[in-house]
Amino acid sequence: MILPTQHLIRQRMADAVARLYAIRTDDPVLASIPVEIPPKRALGDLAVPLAFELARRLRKAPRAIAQEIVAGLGSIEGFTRIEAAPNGYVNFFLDRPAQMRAWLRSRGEAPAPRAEKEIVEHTAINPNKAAHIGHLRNAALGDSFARLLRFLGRQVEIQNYIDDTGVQVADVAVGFRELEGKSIDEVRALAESTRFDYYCWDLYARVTEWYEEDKERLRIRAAALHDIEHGGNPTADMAAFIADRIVRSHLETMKRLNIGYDLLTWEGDIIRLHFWAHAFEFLKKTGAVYMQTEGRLRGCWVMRIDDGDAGSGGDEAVDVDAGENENNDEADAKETREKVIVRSDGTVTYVGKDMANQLWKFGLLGKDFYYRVFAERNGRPPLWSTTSNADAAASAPPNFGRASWVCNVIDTRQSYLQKLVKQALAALGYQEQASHSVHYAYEVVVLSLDTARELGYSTDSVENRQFVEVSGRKGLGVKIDDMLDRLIEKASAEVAKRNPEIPPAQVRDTAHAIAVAAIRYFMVKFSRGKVIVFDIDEALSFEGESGPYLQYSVVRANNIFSKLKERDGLDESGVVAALESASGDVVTANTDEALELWGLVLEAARLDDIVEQSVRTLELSVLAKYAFGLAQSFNAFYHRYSIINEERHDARLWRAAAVAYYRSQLTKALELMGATVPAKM
RNA sequence: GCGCCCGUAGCUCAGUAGGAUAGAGCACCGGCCUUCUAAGCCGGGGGUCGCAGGUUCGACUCCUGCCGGGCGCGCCA
Repeated sequence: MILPTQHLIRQRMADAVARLYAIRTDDPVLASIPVEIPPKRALGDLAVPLAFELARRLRKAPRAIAQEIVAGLGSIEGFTRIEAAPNGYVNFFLDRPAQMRAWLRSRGEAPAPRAEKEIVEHTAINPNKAAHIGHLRNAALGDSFARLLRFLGRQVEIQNYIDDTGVQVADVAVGFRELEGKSIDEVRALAESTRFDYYCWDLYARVTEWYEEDKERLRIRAAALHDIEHGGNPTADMAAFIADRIVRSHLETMKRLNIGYDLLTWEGDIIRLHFWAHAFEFLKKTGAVYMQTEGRLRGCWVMRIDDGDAGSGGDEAVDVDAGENENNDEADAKETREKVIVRSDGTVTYVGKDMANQLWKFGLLGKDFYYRVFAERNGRPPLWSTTSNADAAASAPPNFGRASWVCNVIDTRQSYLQKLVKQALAALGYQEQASHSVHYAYEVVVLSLDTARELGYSTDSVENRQFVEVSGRKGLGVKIDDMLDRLIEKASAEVAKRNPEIPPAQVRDTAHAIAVAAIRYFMVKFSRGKVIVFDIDEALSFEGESGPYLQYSVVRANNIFSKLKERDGLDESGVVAALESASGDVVTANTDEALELWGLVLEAARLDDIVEQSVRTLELSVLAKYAFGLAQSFNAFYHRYSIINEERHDARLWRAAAVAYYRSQLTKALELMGATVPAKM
């Protein structure tokens, strides 16, 4: 909301300075004039430090320049005052009553949606066990990021990639067959009678141990993998059943967190529809991937890797040295510059499949999936799934893929591979798509020592380490549903205690809303480059910088309007309407009240800019921290200034208006983080 | 060896495209519930911003080099 005002300031500043000092308006100094928000409201609402920039060039003191600029600017519509600060800043004071009225009126206006589509892929959990807290960071970031894009008017398609043909599913299938001797019908029966994702969680850990006892057993895994990829055999059927069931469990878990998808893309379909063969033809044709004829990688199709240092000219240097090799160090260094895409046995690697998928996302593959409805969602379009079965395909599915921009939410350990995928696009000549391929990288979640111990893990062997890695393979991790249950249990007790009159069903719903806010806020409040050392007790907190703190402040704001209606018969639209003709003295006066009220409103107005910044930097913690700071401002205001007991009519009106604006902005911020606001808490 | 990330208060973290006096939560100490919900508010102590140079009117922020920690670099996915 402040953005248009900032543009206006930039323009006027550029004009004024150009005129005053004979500087061209396209001069770098004037082309991007920074417009800041001063640390204190008394200093002004917006500020420009341009005088510092010009001081050297003009050989004048910043203060003098600022004064000249202010004189040259004259007045600007929407501003009541422009002044030169002693240190050289040019500070702008908005017409507070006019701005407040305008902001309150314009709530709910959505930006015009764009025609181009963007894809956000997130979650992508191996469908062989329950989802844990590490997966949650991915889903929470991905879901919120997509919400932010939509908030900005972008058209977003949310995809969840399902690796149903990988080692992890194979391992659980092997577990059922070899360790438990179960037929697919027995596994089906088991799935009906137990918590299947939890059961598989344990089985997966057991299989891992079983492999470790005798490495020969890895041959069984390899055979299972082969069977699954080719299909039409009991192991493949078993794997398909496991994957389907677990995916549905994951969807249930994510639904509890207000996380959903538009399309599930199955790796099995990519294989069965020969997406790779198609992509491979392109890659061969352009020379991006070529057959290595000598050395260790002989017989493999490889892609050359740019390791940053530009030099793409040294073809022969690589070819010559990569051959046989006594001086191992150098040979090794050279060899890492080629990445195997197709193994010498003709099978494609993981990266290869990823490249095919990325090409499909941009509509560059020249092939498409078939589609089927995977699950109905009440009130919204169904969740779709890819399929390779033409007979099962829907006749007129939505238009999936063909995006102009693709964002893959994957943890930072995959940065190297994501870089290769991007590079493959560029190598094929799709420069634009390569630059529109974004890897949303974030650091992993690990367990604090206390939490690891609580899960029954011995921390004796961890030495100096301050945390323990989450490991699905070892069965070490906090399951999302367990965490949610604990949060709900804790919140229920609180809600029931504070609101004895609330019926049990509402207590449950309220506790659920609180639990979701708590865990989702916790997942996005850290910047993405930071490893989260997950501590259960810390995540269970509802105090201080937490989701429930944010919700609580909005609940109180909402209560004010309930009371206002009850006592004065005044609802929010009544307040906004009355504001149009009310005197603005309460906000324009030079008082603490005016400063704090206006400060709250101005901060609330920044939501749009914060969202824009969060998207630009892929940093959702910016939004989280902003929301928290805004809630803090409101709480302070709330404690200091009563609304319903304020006797001055106009003051009551303006305060109520500030509260109205606050609650609508913070409610939006919470929605962006996937959280809702309960009626009471 | 090469690449990426992290290092700010006792602990966990912010610090917005170089700007105004380095902030918050937790923990600790002290206040505030006959008044819109105390999941709250107010006050207090607590800092060589890893170290050393450099660029700049100005550096937690940018550059270089170190130190400490994490991750990645496979015919695994």
